[in-house]
Amino acid sequence: MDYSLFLKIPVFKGLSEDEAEALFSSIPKRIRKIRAGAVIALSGETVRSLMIVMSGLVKGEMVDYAGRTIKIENIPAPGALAPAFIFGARNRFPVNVIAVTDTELFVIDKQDFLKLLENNEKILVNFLNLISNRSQFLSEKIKFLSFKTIRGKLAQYILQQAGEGVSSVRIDMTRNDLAEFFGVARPSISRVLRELEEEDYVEVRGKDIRIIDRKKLALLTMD
Amino acid sequence: MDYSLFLKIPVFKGLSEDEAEALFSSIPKRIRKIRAGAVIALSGETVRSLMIVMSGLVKGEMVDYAGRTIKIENIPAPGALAPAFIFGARNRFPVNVIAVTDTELFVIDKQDFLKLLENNEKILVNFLNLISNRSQFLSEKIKFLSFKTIRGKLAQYILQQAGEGVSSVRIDMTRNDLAEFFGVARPSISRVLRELEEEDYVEVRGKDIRIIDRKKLALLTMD
DNA sequence: GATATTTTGTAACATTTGTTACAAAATCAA
DNA sequence: TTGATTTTGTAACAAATGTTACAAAATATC
Repeated sequence: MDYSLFLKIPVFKGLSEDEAEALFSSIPKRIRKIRAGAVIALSGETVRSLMIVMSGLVKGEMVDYAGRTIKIENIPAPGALAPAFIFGARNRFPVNVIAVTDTELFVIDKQDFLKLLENNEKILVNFLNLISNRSQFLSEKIKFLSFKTIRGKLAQYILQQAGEGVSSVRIDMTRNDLAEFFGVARPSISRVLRELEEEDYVEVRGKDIRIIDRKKLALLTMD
Repeated sequence: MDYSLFLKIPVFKGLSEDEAEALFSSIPKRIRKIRAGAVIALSGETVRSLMIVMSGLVKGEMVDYAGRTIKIENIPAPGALAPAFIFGARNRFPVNVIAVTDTELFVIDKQDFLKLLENNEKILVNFLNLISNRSQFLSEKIKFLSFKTIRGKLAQYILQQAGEGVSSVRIDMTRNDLAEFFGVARPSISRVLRELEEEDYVEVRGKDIRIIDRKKLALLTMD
């Protein structure tokens, strides 16, 4: 078997071919091939294995009580599916997982994966990093969602996109995408952006936003 | 040394005294005693060790641009400090950590702790569960923050707490806690709960909420 | 370039939520 | 119990955001 592809996967990064050979040969694992559009896992289903997208694209989406779906996130190759839900008390898929394109999944059952973690420090550290990064990302996102006003969200978003010394940002999303990302109505984004411009926080030129008064803008993130 | 206290700590739960003795004797560790009010770690500081509150109470708080502090969470004994920030790419304290009361911290450096994880499956699984639970909690929180209306959040929360066949829920939080959890104002919670009662979704008796019309309530989570 | 499609801005109005303040109720402590 | 403290409900009002509808602008398609 050719392990070169596995070594590109974040969890197995840094392993030598020989190490991989030695480790994997004794561990049950399999490849699942999924057709575009097919359901990989349903929300609420227990997570019993580590699943990694080897090729293709997968999306997670929530379904509300009315049957409407809300896209939550995309997982392109080579990414792990819900790694933070393999362990823990409520280890169930938080969303429906669906293949967007034809997809190959690499699957190791939880117990077998645990063996890998115990037998190889690199894999252990990789995995700890992976799920820790996830936590850190979620913490960040919560910080973002916690801003109560649209001004606050926009200010935070613009400042974050711009970084330290940069005074101009290009927003690649449409206003509608931005509105969805913030969970607000589209006209509200337009209105608040106009207000921010009228009050000399920024200059808005379509998708380009130039920061006029950085300190003033930063004050908005206090709300 | 007496290890009985350690065995109460979530990360070390399930170990026998003998195991603990054998494991810990070879691993550098220390106890830090902190006075009430003293700073344990500053936001942005790199997390270099696993720290566990053995006794006392610790709080995390954010400081905004105006210098105002916002309490984020309390960590009573026996709890770990920012376990999800030991590993990962941005392994820095997300908040200031301050001792509320006189506190004893049990400290193991990251590298030494890694050794423990490798040498003992129970500790490994405990830790994986710990940080996975953290992720799961955050995911849950994000789900709530994503509901736009307070009605939606409350409906989701009540239905979730109740589970399948249960029609009555006891909310152990105060209204204020609930409001903070949802990121809304406290009187708004009261108002919306009253409206839900007036419109015969639920019956509210202080901290007890009885679901009157489950289907109707579920429809609210669609907003 | 002409035409269709998508994106965007905007206004008027409705709705939701926040803010502030205060009193009643519940809980806690002595 | 009694008094202090915390929690809760509520009202009046302010502020923010959503909704709807429509036209202008930008972009894509042919």
